Amino acid sequence: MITMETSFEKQWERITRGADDVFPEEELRSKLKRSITERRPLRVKLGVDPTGTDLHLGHIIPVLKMKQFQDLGHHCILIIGDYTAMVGDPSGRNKTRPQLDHEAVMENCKTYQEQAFSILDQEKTEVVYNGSWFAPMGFQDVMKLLSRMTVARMLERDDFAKRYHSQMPISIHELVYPLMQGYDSGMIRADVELGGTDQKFNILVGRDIQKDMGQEPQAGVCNPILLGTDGGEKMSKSLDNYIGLHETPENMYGKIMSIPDSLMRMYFELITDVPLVELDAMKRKMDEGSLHPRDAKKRLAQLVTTRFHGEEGARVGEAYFQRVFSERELPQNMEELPLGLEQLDDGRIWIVKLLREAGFANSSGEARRLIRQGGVKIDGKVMTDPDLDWPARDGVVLQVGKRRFAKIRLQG
RNA sequence: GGAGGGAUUCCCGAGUUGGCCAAAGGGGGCAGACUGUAAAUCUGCUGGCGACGCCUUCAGAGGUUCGAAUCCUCUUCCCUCCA
Repeated sequence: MITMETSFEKQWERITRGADDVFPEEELRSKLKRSITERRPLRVKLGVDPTGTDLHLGHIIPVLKMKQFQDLGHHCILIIGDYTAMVGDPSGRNKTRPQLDHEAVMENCKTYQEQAFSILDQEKTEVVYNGSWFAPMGFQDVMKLLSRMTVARMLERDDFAKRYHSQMPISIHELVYPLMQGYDSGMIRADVELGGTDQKFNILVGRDIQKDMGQEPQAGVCNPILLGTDGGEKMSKSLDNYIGLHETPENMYGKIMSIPDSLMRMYFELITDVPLVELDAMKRKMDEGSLHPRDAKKRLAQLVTTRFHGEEGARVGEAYFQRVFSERELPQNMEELPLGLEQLDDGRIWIVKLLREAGFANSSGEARRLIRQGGVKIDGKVMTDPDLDWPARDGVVLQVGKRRFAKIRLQG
């Protein structure tokens, strides 16, 4: 039983919220109007390539957009790109993606679906693997697909153009990717495809292919690429500027508090449901000084953490933040560092070794540096001697920098 | 297939009359000060090692030399122009 929101304006507002690019806008408008009058849900496509297991906020943005469509009563089709993942999407890449074998890809699928269905309503979502049409294709079929695209057009793409001019390699197989993604659209007769702005080219290729297949071409709704905690680069694991979906509430809340102010608006728009008028009001208040940006960010952290960890998680995250960073006190719970007798020498342990055991330094040089610069505290006291053999005591707290803690636990 | 250019420490990028090079400078990162775990700014550090010394790095393999990122040979990869 599908109930549909029947007001065009309301739907349009929801659909375009946070979107950077809606194209062709007129086509989407008329598709939507027709869908309302004919009471026929739009077929909304989102393709995900299961290339890894560590999903972060950036991965989930288009899924949130899909959820909005779903709530409005449209038909959502999640394409698991088990075949496209093997090729590797070159979008926005400055180097070739590693090619994965099918087995590895299938492993990752589980995680993706799990995460996607923490947002989407599983009952109302159609899941398709694109291997179901790519696997049986023969060489002739592949060639026919390839003949739809020209090299010149592919090289117009920004990311390829950049690579081409900066002497970076482009493999032929990467040129095939957009065609595969476009073919997916044809196979499921998509009305709308979702994705980040880096997907625009691929989505446009999908339109061409659909036309070739005698279909009405899809429209695209692109969200901006979520920037990472450094505020400059897109969120990604390799840049270590990401907020993972599996992170503890404390980390998630804290990491959001650490994003630059300039990113708040983007996060609010893309991840929360706070109405745009309210966001504008917040902006005004911050400009005139009646709202501290920190408090606005707290609200953001609270909302995002709630979305992934529930209200209890948000409370835990906030309490931790308050205690550790606002009041500069030790956290109530922290990692424990067990020390066995074999690690001690006459009850003592070299402080450099201690830091490495705790995972706070990757080399003894790094450990020495931390000590020399006053970044290491034991039991609240700054340690300055890198040659210290510390007489180990149970229950004492080792702290590095402002946010890394471990409680010493003597074994035996 | 022909001609030429290139590969340097996490990244970009100096360094090619051989020693003074663990390798300039910038970025990033980390730590300290300031603060709102924001931004901006200032300071220091940033190959490994129980460490004023030793060890392994400058695409890979050999060679010349007292000594090579720097010279020679071969290999791999990338780029440009020509076909």
